[in-house]
Amino acid sequence: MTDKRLYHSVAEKITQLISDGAYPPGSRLPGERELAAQFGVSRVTIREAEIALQALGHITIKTGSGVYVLDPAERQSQGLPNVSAFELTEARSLFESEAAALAARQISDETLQHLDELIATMSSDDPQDEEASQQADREFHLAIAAACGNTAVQYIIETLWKMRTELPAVREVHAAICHDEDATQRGAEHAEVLHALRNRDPSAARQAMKGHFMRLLTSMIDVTEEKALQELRKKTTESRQRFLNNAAHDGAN
Amino acid sequence: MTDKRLYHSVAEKITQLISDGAYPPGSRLPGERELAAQFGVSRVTIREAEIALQALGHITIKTGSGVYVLDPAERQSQGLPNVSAFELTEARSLFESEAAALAARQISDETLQHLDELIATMSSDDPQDEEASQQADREFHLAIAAACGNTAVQYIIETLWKMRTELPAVREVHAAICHDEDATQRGAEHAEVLHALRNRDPSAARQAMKGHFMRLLTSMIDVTEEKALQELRKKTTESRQRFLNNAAHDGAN
DNA sequence: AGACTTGATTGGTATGACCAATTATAGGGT
DNA sequence: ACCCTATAATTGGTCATACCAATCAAGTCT
Repeated sequence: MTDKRLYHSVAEKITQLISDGAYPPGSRLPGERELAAQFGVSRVTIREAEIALQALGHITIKTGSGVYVLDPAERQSQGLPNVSAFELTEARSLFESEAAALAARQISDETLQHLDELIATMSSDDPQDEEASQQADREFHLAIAAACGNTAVQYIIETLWKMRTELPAVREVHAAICHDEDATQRGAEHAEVLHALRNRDPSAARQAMKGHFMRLLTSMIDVTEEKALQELRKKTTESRQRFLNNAAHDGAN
Repeated sequence: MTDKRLYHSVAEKITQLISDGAYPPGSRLPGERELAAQFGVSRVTIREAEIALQALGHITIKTGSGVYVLDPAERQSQGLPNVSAFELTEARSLFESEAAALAARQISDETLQHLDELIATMSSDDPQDEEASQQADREFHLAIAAACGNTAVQYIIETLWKMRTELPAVREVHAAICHDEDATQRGAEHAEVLHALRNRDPSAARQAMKGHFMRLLTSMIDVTEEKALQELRKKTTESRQRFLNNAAHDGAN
């Protein structure tokens, strides 16, 4: 919002419209003149925004025809890898559990307080604020990462969350299990993590966090099966098997 | 060369000039009007070219001042956080140890074979091929990550290694400890990891990997002290203290 | 010398115009 | 009716010009 360059904010609005589904992949967005009128800027500015977006690989401009939205699957290769929801959750289980253990040793009382508030926000099953709940969830995990006092750890966990919110395939799965899951239960799991952190108990924090992701993984499997997403299924069946194997053998950790 | 869009070819010419050294990193390139005259195009076209280059992270545009060439080193690490060598190694210790544990359960014989060869390459104290040794080291860690069969895990560990090779501060520290460290010892540590993997022993693999990074951290501290890098020291002392604390309390894990 | 004013320079944006590639449309021939 | 073609409308591509705002270098005043 606070960008100096006009074309930059215009570019943001356009990407917003795209991610909002107003202009699905492959579709053509309005002509430059039309957009200029719509945004109340000059055509030059629209042009600059589109050029920037093209350089970033979000759209493609065809002379005389129009500008088209590129498939997110292709533009995602620009940064994040193509991971499945299972893989991501498994990775988060591994890494965030360790982060929780590390955080347990040096977390401040203020942060604990903050985490408490976040759980409250999440648990208030205000069905309207699905958005806010998700945001609180995110903040919860990131706050723990930050509590590690290690920038690298923090960055990695931020990256993992970025995958969760930006990869279409992952988002889809999460959306499916979201309305299926019990907010109370989720709150309880987060509370368990918080409790361990409060006691400065690294091992308990690790276990609690692992349990959290374990349940996520489980409900993920359920939903996947219910929906009979055959495409995913073939690939994920092995992941699932492997995860269950690992989890079973990993009681000690 | 024969790009349809004019601004595109202009952008190429500019990057050409930059890589030719006509405009070294940090320098300011000519004003838009001047460039427009020089290339025989309109100012708008110059502007579009510069915006594209900015989106690609090659230059930065400062309103009212001019457009400046970015340092290639900075634009590489662009996106990567500014982490210290300590933080990075601590993060790698956390995450790669878990990855090793995961990999231990499903690593293939071929991969084990490959790891064996890599250790040989590393251990052959051919002082000339410092480069090759480092490359083998990298491949060793990445191969283990790949053996997890989890793209997300693999990506994260690749990212961590990217920090190690691209962040100047980190590279500096590693360069300092490299000539100081015993190749034999390093080979032994890697061999220990490999041994655990071969036995499909997750717990042992985790411990071995952790030990590897522990020693790295230790020698890092030594070198840091020897060189009396005061700047770093102030910041890293706490990291070090904390690490030693954690390591001491974390015998079980 | 130091703070302030001033003016030239530079990027930022807007208009309006014209060109070229593309696409839609209307006509004409079979 | 059908297909092909000539034509008109649409869309991106580029240009010239003008004016604003931020920046920076002199120059001026105290």
